[in-house]
Amino acid sequence: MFLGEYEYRLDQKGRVAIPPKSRGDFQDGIIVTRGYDNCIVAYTASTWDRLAEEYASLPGTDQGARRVNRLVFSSAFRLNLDRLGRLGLPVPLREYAQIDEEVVVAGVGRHLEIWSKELWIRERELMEEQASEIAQGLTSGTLAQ
Amino acid sequence: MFLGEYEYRLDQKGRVAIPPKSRGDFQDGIIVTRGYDNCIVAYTASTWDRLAEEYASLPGTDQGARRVNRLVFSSAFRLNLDRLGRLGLPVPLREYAQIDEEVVVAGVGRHLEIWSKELWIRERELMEEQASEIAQGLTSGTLAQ
DNA sequence: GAATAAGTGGGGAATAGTGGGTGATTATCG
DNA sequence: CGATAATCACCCACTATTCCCCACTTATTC
Repeated sequence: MFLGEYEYRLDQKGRVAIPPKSRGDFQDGIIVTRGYDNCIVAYTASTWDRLAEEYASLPGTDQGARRVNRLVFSSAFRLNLDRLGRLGLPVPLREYAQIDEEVVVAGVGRHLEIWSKELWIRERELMEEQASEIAQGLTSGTLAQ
Repeated sequence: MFLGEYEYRLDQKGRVAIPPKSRGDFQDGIIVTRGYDNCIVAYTASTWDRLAEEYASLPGTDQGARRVNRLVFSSAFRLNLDRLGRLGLPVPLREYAQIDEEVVVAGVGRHLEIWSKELWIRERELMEEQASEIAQGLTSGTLAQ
């Protein structure tokens, strides 16, 4: 389970560190792709394999499904961390996420998200604004403390 | 069941003591995250696992649910107490809770709450002011949380 | 008043963050 | 087709931070 929020800098070679606690999960590779809301999503190999299977099983006749397939697979890169736990961000993803130097890596349960710090701060404001209303809308009684 | 109210000081390294009676509950780890009203909430490992499961089951397609997941998981840190029962507070949480030096740790049933003393005093005043009216508004016998 | 437990402070070793160098492979261009 | 440029992967080095362990002091209890 990925948790927490960590700040890093992108170095001149476009590399970003992955939080030490999570590095072991990516020993078999790390798959980065476009996420929602202009962030980069990183999956472990096993999680990605499950996802890929689900996407691949979508009906090929459906145009929406075809488009999702194209987006998901063509945006994805299978990479490895270097010996120091860093990840070279592919340029297309870096541009999509508007990342220049300051980066936030956030754990979101099954996956990691990589944000430009600027967009992350904006997103967090939105999260906080919406959190209480959203929480109230959730049905399960144990969620609201 | 966590009860009581304890005052501690944050030391120069950002560590805060956990009440001795509660330390045993966190042997498998302690999960600290953002709570409502600018406090930090601490769960035991087993309580957190139950909560996380509920959150993770929210639909990933819904933007609101995505934001809730992001907020919940990225705000949470899984840590361990040191041999003396202390907890190093992650910087993002310390900033959120506006904690500088004086800290109050309060037992709130299933979880602990960590407050800056200043905010805690203000919050307690509000609690006392509102206690009677709130109590009158509660209908069922489930007053105790 | 002594002994035990708990709060606070600090030191040292290990880890993590950041920067850079070199060689190999690929792409580009003459 | 060859040569040059660019990118990438792997290596290492330095510095800052964190974590773990220990010591001391204060409070409490018997």
